[in-house]
Amino acid sequence: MKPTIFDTHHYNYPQNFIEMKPKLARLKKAIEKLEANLMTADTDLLQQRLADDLGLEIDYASELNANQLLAATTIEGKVLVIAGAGSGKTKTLTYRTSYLIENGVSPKEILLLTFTRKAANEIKGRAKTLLASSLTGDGENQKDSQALNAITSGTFHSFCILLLRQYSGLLGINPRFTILDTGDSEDAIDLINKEKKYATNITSQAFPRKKTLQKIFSTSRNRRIHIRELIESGYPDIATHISAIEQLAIDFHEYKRANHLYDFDDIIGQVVRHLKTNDKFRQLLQTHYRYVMVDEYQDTNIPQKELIDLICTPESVSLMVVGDDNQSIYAFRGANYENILLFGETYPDAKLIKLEQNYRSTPAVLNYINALSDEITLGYQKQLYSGSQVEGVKPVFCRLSNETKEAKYIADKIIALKSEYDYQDFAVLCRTSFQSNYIQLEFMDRHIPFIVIGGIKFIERRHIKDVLAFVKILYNPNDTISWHRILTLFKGVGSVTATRLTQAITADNNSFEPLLTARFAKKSDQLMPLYKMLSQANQADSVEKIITLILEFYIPVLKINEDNWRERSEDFRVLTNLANEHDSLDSFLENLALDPPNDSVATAGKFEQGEEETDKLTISTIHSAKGLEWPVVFVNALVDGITPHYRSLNDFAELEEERKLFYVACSRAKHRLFLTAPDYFSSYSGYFDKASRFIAELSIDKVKVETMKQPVIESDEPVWW
DNA sequence: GTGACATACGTTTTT
DNA sequence: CGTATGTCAC
Repeated sequence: MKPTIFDTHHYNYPQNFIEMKPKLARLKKAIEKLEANLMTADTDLLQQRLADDLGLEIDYASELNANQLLAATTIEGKVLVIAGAGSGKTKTLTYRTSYLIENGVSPKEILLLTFTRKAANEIKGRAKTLLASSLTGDGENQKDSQALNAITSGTFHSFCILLLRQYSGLLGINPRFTILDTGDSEDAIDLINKEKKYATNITSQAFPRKKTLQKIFSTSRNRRIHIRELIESGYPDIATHISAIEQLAIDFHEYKRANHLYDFDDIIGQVVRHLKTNDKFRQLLQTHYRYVMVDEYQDTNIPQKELIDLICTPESVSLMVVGDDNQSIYAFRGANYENILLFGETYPDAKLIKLEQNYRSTPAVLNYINALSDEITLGYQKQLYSGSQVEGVKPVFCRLSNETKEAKYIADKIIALKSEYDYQDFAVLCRTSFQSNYIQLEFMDRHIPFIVIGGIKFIERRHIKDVLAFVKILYNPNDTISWHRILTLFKGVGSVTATRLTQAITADNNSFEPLLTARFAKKSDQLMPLYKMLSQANQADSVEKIITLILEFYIPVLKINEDNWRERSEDFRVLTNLANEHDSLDSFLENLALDPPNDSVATAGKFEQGEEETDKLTISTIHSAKGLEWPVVFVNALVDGITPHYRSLNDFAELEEERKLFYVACSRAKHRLFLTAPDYFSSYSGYFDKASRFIAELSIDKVKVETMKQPVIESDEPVWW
């Protein structure tokens, strides 16, 4: 073993791995069990398999490598595919989909679950093109290509919404429900809390904020931990409020049920509940969906795994889950990385297939990310390899005296490499979004055009939420959260009046008449116009018309409440455009909740008057960069305390996730990988001045260390310092 | 219902 | 340390 780049003994590693030993042992056992069922690409068997299939028009054997082919053509049983970074995962799922169709599987029997709509559409779209282009003489595949529209593909959430609407009769629920996003849930919690006044009796400890409460409720459900336990272990300073919080959770749940409101957790949670309790429903789905595929399995949470298991239990259902245990980076959102590791325990007969050939990175980069992979404590064995003979350039690490210097260094490298690459070939990946502040400043100075991914979401802006609240009550007049939001916009109406008025509306069978009664109308002269607008909108025949009516009413209100109303109004264009694309309120609302426009992009690059720059560099958080790739990647802020984040330093599992996060960042690079760290980072959270342990841990030959004294990329000898 | 004051919370975010 | 949000007095 060669020496590491820096001493590692001054890093404190979390001690709690000792408590985790039994758990780790169980996971290890499950992994080993499944490893024993590893399928290897026995060429004869594959040839046989392809020869047996009659009338295949796509030449699978020449389009896919041996293991991809194995995965695409293994269509029965339960299979886990470990797909390393850049190993052609999407391609494999695409070919498998068309292979199923070509083998006579009815598209209706296929269920494809992903985490983003983009991924679902990509796989389905590519499979369609594939089938259409393989058309030979008889036109058989043209038909298949069209038939692909009948496969059920989408995100877990969109699939569950579909089920809740489609089977509302069987399940005894109202199909006209609205979806609460995280902010809406917080508002609902707040409203209930104020109404019921749980907090009044104890004053020694402050009652938690709505944001914290929402987080606790969501985590409790996704991780299946009781609220009491969760608070005792993670939120000790609100312990005196445990019973009040438990009651609040119950009331919140009841409130949603009574008003046909579903938050993101309910959407999946309710389907799981129905699957468990309603035999007919479960059997219906089990016979309907015979071929199930799940993408990004490492990111599933407990309810999502249950959903899959409830549908896939019988022998007759084929299940293929695809993922990479090295890339599970969403545990903070409830993802359970154990799901992928325990697959062999859940399905004792499961088979394992590994995709390890990498089509993205040069051998030099692969060598580095394989070394990172080896540092990950637990997981399936894997070693990525490249088909390329060209070694490429070793990743470079450079430490700069401060964050400004770090930004300058990155800008210098970009300018130096600009002759070989376009701006769009570069990405700067950051652990947290504000780690890009200095970078952005520097790029603006140097006139480097860039686009920032992440930040405040379009959908979360106050004025957008306001307008959507109008739409929501038109669709679901029971949406008391939206009523409350709208009514409190007006001067003279506070939460008390809003609550009473909302109650009056509900009591009056959701008619708008109470707005006109003297009792409320005297509070604000806006209520009458509101009544008129809503009545008109109820008659409107298009989503676009409804939005127009709402805006005519709302913009004057916005003028009163906000100084920058003109600026904010710009955002409404996005909303009207979107309205154009939908012919019903529910598809409009559902789309906004599940696939919000990603318009939060702060851009710089309009240096030429009037002309929009199209060649832009990307600045992104590492999380948002997952699944993407660039020829040249910079990962900055590699200081212990930022990457890994200081809040993860004391917990084994969290630190492992940070490690995987760094792995995700580095594995985005195709040709060049630059790793940078300032000498120190200081904020309210602390003072950090050690290089990231993820850099330090590796043996010295893995990375080229550059110093400002020897800023030559070409030097072969690593520099000690 | 509103405003002034006090203090909890702060990464990452496919839905 | 800054700021969003909870609390309490008018």
